Amino acid sequence: MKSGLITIKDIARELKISPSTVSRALKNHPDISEETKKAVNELARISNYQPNAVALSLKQRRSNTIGVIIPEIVHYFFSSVISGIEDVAYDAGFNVIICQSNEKYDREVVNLRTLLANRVDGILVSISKETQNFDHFYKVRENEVPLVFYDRVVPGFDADQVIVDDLEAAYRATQHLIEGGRKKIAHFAGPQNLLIGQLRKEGYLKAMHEAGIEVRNEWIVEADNFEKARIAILNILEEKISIDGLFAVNDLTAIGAMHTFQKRGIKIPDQIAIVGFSDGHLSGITDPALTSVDQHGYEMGTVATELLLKRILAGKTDHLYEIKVLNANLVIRGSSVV
Amino acid sequence: MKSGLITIKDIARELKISPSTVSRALKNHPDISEETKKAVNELARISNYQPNAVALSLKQRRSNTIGVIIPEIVHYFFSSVISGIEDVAYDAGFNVIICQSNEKYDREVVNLRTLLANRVDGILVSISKETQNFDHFYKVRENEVPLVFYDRVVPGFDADQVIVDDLEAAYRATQHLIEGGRKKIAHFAGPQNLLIGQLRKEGYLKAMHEAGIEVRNEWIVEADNFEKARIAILNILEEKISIDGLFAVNDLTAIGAMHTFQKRGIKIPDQIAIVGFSDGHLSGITDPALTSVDQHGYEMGTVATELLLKRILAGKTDHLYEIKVLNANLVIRGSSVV
DNA sequence: TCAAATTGCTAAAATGTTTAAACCAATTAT
DNA sequence: ATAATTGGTTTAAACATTTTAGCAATTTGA
Repeated sequence: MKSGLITIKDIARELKISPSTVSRALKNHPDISEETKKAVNELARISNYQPNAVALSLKQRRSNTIGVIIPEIVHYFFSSVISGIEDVAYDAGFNVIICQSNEKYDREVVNLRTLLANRVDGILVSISKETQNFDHFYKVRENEVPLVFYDRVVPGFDADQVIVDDLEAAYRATQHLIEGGRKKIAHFAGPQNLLIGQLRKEGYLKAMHEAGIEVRNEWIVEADNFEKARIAILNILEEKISIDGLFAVNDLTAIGAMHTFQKRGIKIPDQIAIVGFSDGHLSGITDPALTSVDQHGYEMGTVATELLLKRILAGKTDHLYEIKVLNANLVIRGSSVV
Repeated sequence: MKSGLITIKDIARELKISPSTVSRALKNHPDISEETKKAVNELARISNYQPNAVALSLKQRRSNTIGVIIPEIVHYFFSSVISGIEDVAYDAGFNVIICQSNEKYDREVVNLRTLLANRVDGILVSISKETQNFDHFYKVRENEVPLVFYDRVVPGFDADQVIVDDLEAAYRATQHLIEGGRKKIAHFAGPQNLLIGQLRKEGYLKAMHEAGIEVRNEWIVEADNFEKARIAILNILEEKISIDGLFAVNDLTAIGAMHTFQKRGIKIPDQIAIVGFSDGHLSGITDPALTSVDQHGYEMGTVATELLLKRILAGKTDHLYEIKVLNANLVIRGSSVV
């Protein structure tokens, strides 16, 4: 910023008029003569004038910037959320400042402080895996800065939220396996301290109960990545636990399972039908292609941002918060239907 | 920003002293009495004072913010670059504004304008696939805003750059295929207006020439995604073009080719050996696992940011630009060795 | 004892921009 | 003739902060 970028003052000096005249001329204010306007616009154009957004922010007490706190960018789901946020914010003339919490509570607190210091007009947050204390979010609310949670929300915190109906999606995924004639369906579950881990398991259980299938303990394993899935499957084969279907908490886990089965000569989907829960576009590149739940990350980003912008532009915050539930739809591919 | 965040003035009014005294007290300036300092710090603490970064930016003519233009966040490689950028910037007390060009020239131009308007202290850019005209970058230089290119650079533009040694990596990848006894090696190339597209092709050609293999025109196809690879392979099979190896410009392309071959009953790597160029961790989940070049995205982000920060903190820009070349190493997996 | 130095603060200017208000001719209305 | 209007500008204040200069009042030095 020590840079040579031209200012209104420079133009004023050059044209020997006052800065305010320049400002009005650029804004096409009716008080300014056509002649002056022409001269100002001409000079602004050739000298490549860019209004100083920083000064504007200060003046207007409005930065036209929204802050985003994201656990980890390097996940297809989160980066597609960012894409959605970016697109909507951009169209509305807003900038986006992105901060990664890296799943750390401390970093989340610092991120939030930074965003407040930069006087962002609103904040989008998905909380870190570590976060158990929510005082920092209450502080944001005290300062009346609009706040919208997406995907991972603070339970019981009054604020706008955009979430995926994990329970329903898991329910439908399991139901799909049952409808395909599968009865001995395993579930590879996520960590049970995260709401999504709980809900997906709950959806699985609900579908099984409704179908009158008794769920055996050994069908439920806590495994949420490629390697854990491999080990879990080896164990299942070793122990001769009989299953004909698998619903995994995410795609990578499902793919790990699929590979291990295939290595042992077990046919997918003939012998075992598999459904994942989408991390992104991995599902298209396996063979057979993986049936999975599409979480609509991009849409989550757009919806959350629209909600936030509505809040920002409405000015004062009332206390009627909206909770938007996106329904995550099952995309049926080769891994679950013969 | 219409928000109730407290300012220095508020504290001054409360304590019936002047704003400048508050400023000095907070900065622990020796002119201020211990008593006053204590009172100010106490009030600042309990009322949760956050210095207004916007006002600071204006005053200091320095925003402590760097701008990043990235083609598409939803790629493992680019999102890991961002992670690297974020971490280094964050440790140095800098904010990061991220803009996606979405591979569009127009958007890139607007992004750059936005960053300049926001008076970022420096800019990191990887150019879009579409970009052929570079005037917007020259404008940045005219304004003396530090600029560092990463991964996709503007050929012949004097600026700091961080790149992978694409030529060398492509050369080694091809060499690896040749060492495996392959002779009829195809190359699925990226767009030739991008330097990386050119260099990867050049590396391929170099290895082939060195091995004394005459490259046939039909072996080189411009295909850089899953779908294009599928079509290209179908065409190769249709035309009965005989190949026993393939070096693809990126992983998704390699995977598209692999699938199409496998669908036709062609064995990988027995009949055709395949090597990709890493987009990330896709390579582990195919069957067989894909041999690929690891591009070290995170490291590229950190190195580029360090370069930029050095430039920013050094103040005036000299014209000795640095080019950092990261060596990308080949990770050999099942798709290329029997 | 009187000048010089020190202490602890405040006023004012500056960063780039917007905007309400003021200003000053010249003209028109009453 | 006086008042009001109009056109085209400028002044000044404001946004939050830092910083230079300065100002009393007190203390020190010779």
